[in-house]
Amino acid sequence: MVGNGEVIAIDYSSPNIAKPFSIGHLRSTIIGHAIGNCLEKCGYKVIRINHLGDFGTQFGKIIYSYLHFGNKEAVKANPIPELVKLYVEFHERAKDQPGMEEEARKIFKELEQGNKEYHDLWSWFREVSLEDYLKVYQLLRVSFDSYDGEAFYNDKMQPVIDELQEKGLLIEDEGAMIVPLEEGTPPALIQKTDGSTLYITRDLAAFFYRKRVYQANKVLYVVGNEQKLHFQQLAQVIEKMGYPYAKDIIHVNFGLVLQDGKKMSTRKGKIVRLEDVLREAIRLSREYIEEKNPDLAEKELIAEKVGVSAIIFNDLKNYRGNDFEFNLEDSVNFFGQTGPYLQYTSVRIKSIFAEDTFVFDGKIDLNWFGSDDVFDMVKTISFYPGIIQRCVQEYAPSILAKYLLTLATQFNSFYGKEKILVSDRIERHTKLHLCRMIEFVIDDGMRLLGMQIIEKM
RNA sequence: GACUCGGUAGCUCAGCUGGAUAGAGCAACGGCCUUCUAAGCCGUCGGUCAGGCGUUCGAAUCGCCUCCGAGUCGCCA
Repeated sequence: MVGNGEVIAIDYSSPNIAKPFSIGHLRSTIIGHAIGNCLEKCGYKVIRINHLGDFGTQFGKIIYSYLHFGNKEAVKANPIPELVKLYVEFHERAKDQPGMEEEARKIFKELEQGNKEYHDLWSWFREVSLEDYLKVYQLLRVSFDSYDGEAFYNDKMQPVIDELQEKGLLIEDEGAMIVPLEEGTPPALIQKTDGSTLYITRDLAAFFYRKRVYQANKVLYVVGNEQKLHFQQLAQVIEKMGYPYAKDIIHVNFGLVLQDGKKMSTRKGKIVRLEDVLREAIRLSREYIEEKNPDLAEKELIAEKVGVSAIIFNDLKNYRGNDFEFNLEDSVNFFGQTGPYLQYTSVRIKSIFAEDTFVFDGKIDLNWFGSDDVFDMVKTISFYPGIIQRCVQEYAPSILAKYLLTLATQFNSFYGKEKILVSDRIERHTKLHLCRMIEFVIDDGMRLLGMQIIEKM
């Protein structure tokens, strides 16, 4: 095992409380989850951290808005949409009432200092939002070891600031406290003019916490491309503090999900909700089942597994660092290079074993493996461990995704040409042995990607 | 303006530590189900690898320049 028990903390998913779970967070979630699975397979100990965006001035705004025009029942019934509504309402009204912004900042400051009323509200908003996210995580079959978000580090930043001060790294500039960095890198802003902290301050505290408490050898951040500079700064500040950790901070960056070449997200009035996308995928796979296999047992459950896995695979087959085009009609299409294609391949193999409960007894014809296409398949199978290692080295699940497509294609081609369950016992067992190996690799690979394995479809 | 990342078939993407005729899926067209699931298989069509210059025996891949797109560049995260 390459991992040798080394501890790797992965910071991924990390949705912003009181905001809808976006398609961008989906990318972080499934990329982080898949990388975590691959690392575990390689013998690493993985700590999965959902670094919730549960802090910041927006809470001042939401609390203000809730106290003035909010409604408890409405939030209870429909947490996230209602909280979003309050946030939007705040901004609409604040346009004409300049005092509101100031008021919201004040509320946030008091929240930070422990105001009971505000804290209770914040805690409630956090809880109901998290409940909503858990529904998505349940669909995706994703879970975390920790949900400590930004707020968790609220009381852990001062020691870091003190340390920066002691080491003489912190200087005042235009009223703010900054750490100057290497030539070409803008300085890191540690404290605002008003003394409040910033994103990087929290991330510094979080990094040291993860080093200390989790004994993490590396910390992976599955965060979008747009934060590249942030992580460069984070690594540089830590290096300037004298720690040899810069190389342990790994920004597993990813690109945007586009629609017609434009960013697919909360554009004017049109919020692309992840749950809607998943529901749509499930609905379409249900339609397929009705068309292709109407007598299938547990249709609803299969539809869910196929639909959700289709969305996951559609994302993971693309190299994470690049933007990719999300086309609902193409994910509607369950042909070709898709999750359902892999699941279908697995199901086909399983249906063979439904006819013959094969047990490997060593009596196979090894010469048969020498023939052209079979040899290619055996070669592909033998690449599997190396593929996983590359996945882990490059933090790129797409390598595994593409590989599985290759193997599945080879199998389907073979399956179309050759009958497996022939009467000759040696030949049959030789073929079944090959099928077993392929089934194992495809199922294991799908599992690592976070997809569902099904028996029938 | 500076820096970063992209530009490969009509569309979506691989390939990029240099190596032989640049691959796959979708779309289009044509075949294959009395036999293990046709969500499959087989075939046809489709590319001056954005453009130029350079390095090299050899460049989609490395370097430089230009064009186009995206992102980032002190008090958001």
